[in-house]
Amino acid sequence: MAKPRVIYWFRTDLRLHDSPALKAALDLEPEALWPIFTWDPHYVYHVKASPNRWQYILDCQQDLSDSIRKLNPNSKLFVLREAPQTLLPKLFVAWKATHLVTLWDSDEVVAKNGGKPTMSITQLQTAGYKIGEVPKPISAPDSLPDPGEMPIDFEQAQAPKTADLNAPYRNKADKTYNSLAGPNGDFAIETLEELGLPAATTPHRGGETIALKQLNKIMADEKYAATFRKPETSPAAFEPQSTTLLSPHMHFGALSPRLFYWRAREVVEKYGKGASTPPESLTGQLLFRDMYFAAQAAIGSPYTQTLNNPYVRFIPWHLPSKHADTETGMSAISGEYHVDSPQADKWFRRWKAGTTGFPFVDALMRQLRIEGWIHHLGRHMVACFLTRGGCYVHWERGADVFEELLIDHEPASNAGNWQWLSCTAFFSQYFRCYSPVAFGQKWDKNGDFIRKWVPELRHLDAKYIYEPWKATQAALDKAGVRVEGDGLSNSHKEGVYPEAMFDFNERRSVCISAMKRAFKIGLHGNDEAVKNGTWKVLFEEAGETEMEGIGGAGDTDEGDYADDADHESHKISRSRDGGKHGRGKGNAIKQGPMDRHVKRLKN
DNA sequence: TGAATGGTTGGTCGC
DNA sequence: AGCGACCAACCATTC
Repeated sequence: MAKPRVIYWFRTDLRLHDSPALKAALDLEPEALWPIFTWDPHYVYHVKASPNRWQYILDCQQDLSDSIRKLNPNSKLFVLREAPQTLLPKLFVAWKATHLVTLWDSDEVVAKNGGKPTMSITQLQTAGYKIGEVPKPISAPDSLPDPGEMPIDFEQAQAPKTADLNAPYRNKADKTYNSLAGPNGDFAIETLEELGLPAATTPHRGGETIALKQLNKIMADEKYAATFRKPETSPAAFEPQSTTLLSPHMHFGALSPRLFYWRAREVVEKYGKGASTPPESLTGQLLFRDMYFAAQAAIGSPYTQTLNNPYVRFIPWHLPSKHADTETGMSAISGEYHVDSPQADKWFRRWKAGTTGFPFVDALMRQLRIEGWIHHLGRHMVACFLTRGGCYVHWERGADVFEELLIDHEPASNAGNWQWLSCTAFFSQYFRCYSPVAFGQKWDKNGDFIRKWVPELRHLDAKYIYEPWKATQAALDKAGVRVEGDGLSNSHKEGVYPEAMFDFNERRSVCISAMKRAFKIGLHGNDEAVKNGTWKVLFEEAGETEMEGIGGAGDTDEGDYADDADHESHKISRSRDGGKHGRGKGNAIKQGPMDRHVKRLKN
């Protein structure tokens, strides 16, 4: 019998160690093994992502390729520029491949939770206890067989030319798909240049080498690692930040969560008394990740949206998503939204631009844009502010922005955390509201974090730095800053910081009252009244005025975008169902290459 | 069954 | 400075 010829298809799991599928492939003692990555046009054009995020995945690919080369100089990561569903069948014939392996599938948590989504950390922990110990990571292989002949004498499927959602970022045309094996025919990893994108601005870089180095550094500080308590880490810390920054590595698969988990466990056991425990500890953070994954696995595609999601509370937020098909509602979010309130839209655009006039919020949003990363509690602050604690804008708008800008964007965690913060699922104490003034001051009295990210305020007295609208003229003159404008038309003027876009305490009480009424009405995303629009009657009867369709200059879809530098935000992509993981209609192969937990396929 | 309890990460005031 | 009571009062789980 002929020896197997294996295609090892990397999707997001861009690491060599801790891959049961790769181990299984090597156990077959293949004659040839091709480590391939499919660069999918669907992903490149239809998932909106900043250059920071593109850079990260290119880093991960390069690092993986280098690691493969070290094991076998004849091999590397072979990148093919075509969608997997059209490419793989052709590759099987052309390369005479006999096996395709990808990653593993895990729905055990859901099964142990009675088939229901894990909606709290205790549920996750109970389910995890029933399953047993987290498996130890598998070490990287110490050798890899040669790849076989790699003919590509077949047609490359045409890349779709419509709706390039990343067009606003590109300063040149995208050339990624000009040829299947890249410009030199050597299956090279893409470059930002080829993608037509400008350079990344983030200092955070990807790849397993960096990830492992960072992991070692964290675990070497035994006290830090063993006593880590997430709620006590500062969102205002920078250089260095207060948390591990390992999330983007895990997102792209450059770091194994199991390796992270077991390294943390070892440090905790060695440390003994005084070590922190889940959910606040380092391992606890990984449990939250699994909680969101399992919730998504159980709920399916409505998980990342409100419509049709029985676990998400319906709140008539401003700027609701447009749904392509409200009848079926499945994967229906088009990425566009209704501008029911021009005022709320302006608040949203100022939030996204980091020009709300609330310095702590603006500092965080600017860090997000430049670095692609902000501290978890900083995310809480800006998320609460956009939704239930300020703007009363739909959490799906915020989730869209995070998806675009975060280098560690993970669909399940992103949607879950937005639901948490907006009190629509996982968490419900809406009267606990973050203050853009007090919350930052709790961590950073002097406002050093603001001084870094909002340089126009860097000389302002600490007394006023969180609320410059209260500063005396003398204090402003001394700091060389003027507080004026709406944050959109003059956002880049030297020495000018915008006026606060509303009275926070006023908005806070309006929002809390509105949340109270919405909770009393008690609709969820799958209720008929939500699908057919009759929810509105219920809210009107309750005397609600802070809701979709009411507020600002009136009930209209035609906002005023005359000074809108960012109106492409109306067409943000969503790839929200990235977590179906091959469940349901056998659709694993249709998903973008950045998805996690791909089902293992047998040929 | 109704009350008690727990829920990773709020703000403010007063001592 | 750090702690506890209070604010107005959520949900799901447990006993």
